[in-house]
Amino acid sequence: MTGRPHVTLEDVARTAQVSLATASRALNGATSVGPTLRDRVLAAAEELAYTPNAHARALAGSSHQTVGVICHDVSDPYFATIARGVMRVAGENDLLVMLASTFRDPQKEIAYVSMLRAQRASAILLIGSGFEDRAWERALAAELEPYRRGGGQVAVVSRHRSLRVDSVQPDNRAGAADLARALLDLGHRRFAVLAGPRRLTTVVDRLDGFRDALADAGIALADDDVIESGFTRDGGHAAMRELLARRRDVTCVFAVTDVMAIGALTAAREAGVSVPDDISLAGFDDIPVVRDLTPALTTVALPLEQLGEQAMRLAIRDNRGKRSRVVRMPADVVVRDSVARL
Amino acid sequence: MTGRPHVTLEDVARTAQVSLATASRALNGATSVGPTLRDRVLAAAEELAYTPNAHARALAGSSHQTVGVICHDVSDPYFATIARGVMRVAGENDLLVMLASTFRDPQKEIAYVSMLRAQRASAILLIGSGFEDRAWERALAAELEPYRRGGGQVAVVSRHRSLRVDSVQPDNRAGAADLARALLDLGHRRFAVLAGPRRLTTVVDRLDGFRDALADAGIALADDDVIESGFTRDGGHAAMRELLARRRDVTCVFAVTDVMAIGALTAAREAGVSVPDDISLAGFDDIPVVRDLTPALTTVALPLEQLGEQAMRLAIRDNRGKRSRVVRMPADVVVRDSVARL
DNA sequence: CTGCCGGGAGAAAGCGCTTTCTGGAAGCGC
DNA sequence: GCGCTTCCAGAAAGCGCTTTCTCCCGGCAG
Repeated sequence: MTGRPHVTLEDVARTAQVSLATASRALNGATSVGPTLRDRVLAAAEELAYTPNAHARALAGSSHQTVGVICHDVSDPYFATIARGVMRVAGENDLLVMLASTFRDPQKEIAYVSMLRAQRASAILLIGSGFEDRAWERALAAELEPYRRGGGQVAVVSRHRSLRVDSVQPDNRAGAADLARALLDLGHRRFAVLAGPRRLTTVVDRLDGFRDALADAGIALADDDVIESGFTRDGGHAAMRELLARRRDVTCVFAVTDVMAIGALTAAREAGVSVPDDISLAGFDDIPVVRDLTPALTTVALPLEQLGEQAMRLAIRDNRGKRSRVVRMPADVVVRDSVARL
Repeated sequence: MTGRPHVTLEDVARTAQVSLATASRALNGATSVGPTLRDRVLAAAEELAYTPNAHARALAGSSHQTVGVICHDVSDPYFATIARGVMRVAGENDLLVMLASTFRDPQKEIAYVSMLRAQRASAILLIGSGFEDRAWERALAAELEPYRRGGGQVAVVSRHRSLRVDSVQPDNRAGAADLARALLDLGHRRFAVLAGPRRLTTVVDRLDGFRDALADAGIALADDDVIESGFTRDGGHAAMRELLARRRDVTCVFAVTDVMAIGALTAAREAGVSVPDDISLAGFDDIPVVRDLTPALTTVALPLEQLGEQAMRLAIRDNRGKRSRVVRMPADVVVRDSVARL
């Protein structure tokens, strides 16, 4: 902001012919100010189009009305949907949200935490964070720890290995396991998994849940049944192409996110492979658009918007001293048309 | 933030055994500080995990590193994709983005502008704003005008009737007209339009462009060829149902946004109507997912990410005094499988 | 050897608020 | 009617920084 004339509380006070203190009190309503003076102040503020300087306010008082939210990519439907819940709760509580996209760069995540700390955000939300990387975890903790000591609240969506903070955890393991069982029930026996990078806890959890459930049924998932690729539509697309190229007797493909499944679906179509007639496909997340695909995608539904809402509520509610809370969110299998009964 | 111990510059100065002024200078690098003292300050800051208080900084100096972005709904792929561009440019310039969702409530839009003004955001971006409503325009201008006078920058994505600010304007009219001509070339003569609320300038522009191009070809678009509905997937779904229920002679449907088209596509499928065999469908925006639909959607492509980037650049670049700039963005027809040749 | 100039470091004045603290004018009981 | 509590409004002290302004010191020309 360039230093131009800005209406200040002093201007208001002068116009209303009262002291600064009175003007402040009148505008904040709380403490007692006579009705005459109050009206005069309000009128003056209105007339001058006065807007309190949030920085001065934050400095003087101790109230902040901003929270910081860090995610990988706002344009990913998974985050966008969670963000919707976050924004709703923020709106209800008159909070301003500072949103940052790391574009999946752990370094940036830490840089943003630092910036948010400088802004004295009253809370920081990490959405879908969680890298399986010791050095990164330490660096993050080094930022977060002084922040919390200073009274900042922290909440996380998804599991973190070492961070001891409030979190909202979708039940990735159980959801993936349930999905595996559902697919087994439909008669499938030969599976492949399109996975994202294994440094993400989310990927690891879903993979493990899926694999374990198969193992329980006496079916092993070999290492080369898992194709690792980017956590994006294109990643899913590439992985599916690879799978189809060296295609064996796989009857069902599990993409660890719906976004990847979408790419996979198109890859199949491009290769002239019909889903579900030639091969079945399932995803995870239940982002809004998957029911509009053809075929509608079988997936594991996460209450994404609620994930965001819950995280925001955790972040708002004061939690100093108490031990960290964990809110588990259900992950329910939704069978649609993309999986065939064998 | 609750008033807890917070490391301040004074703590750093004391630890480094220098004055506040020196500490400040050392940390900001600009002015001259002897190497010995500078290193001592840096070391102290590091040791104490010092983070400058952005509020104090903003108050004392005049620099802000935050911009405000207001959109209807972060979870809408249209905004989410634009937001991606915004976030990228923000990241490159070390800016923090305060993102607000109005959930399509004009009142909230104004309330958020006010909050952003209080935060002394260095710029405010309005994405996809633009209601055809005089009273609302006035109220918005009443917030924006003092903000700009105070040195704030404003930029808008999409057309505003009266607001004289920098803007990035997709060529909605021309794009819709081109689409109409492309559809005519493919042999279509009986059209219907699934429109969003007409108080949005975007809807009006696209509708007008489409209608005018048809008129040029001697084809009239009657009032009841246009079905007005919500600007969402469900809006498109409902509109398509209505259309299918009462009209059977239409060969091609134009949904004014891809999101609506997605809903329409599913509505058709549910009604047992094949796209494009029984009816053709076209959208507008080219949000990422539409190429993955079956059939892939014919649409008018907007460079969404670039829209966001451009808007952010406009907002960053100083524009006091100069007249408002307008960046036009192309809207190109992309023919895919959802439209049949007759 | 004296006088100046310049660079590096400290003192201090705010930035625009909130919030004690203080003081004056009513209002009350006795 | 006097001292007491209340209530209201003003004065003033910061919040944590940046940024003059000032001062001190060494180095250089005269």
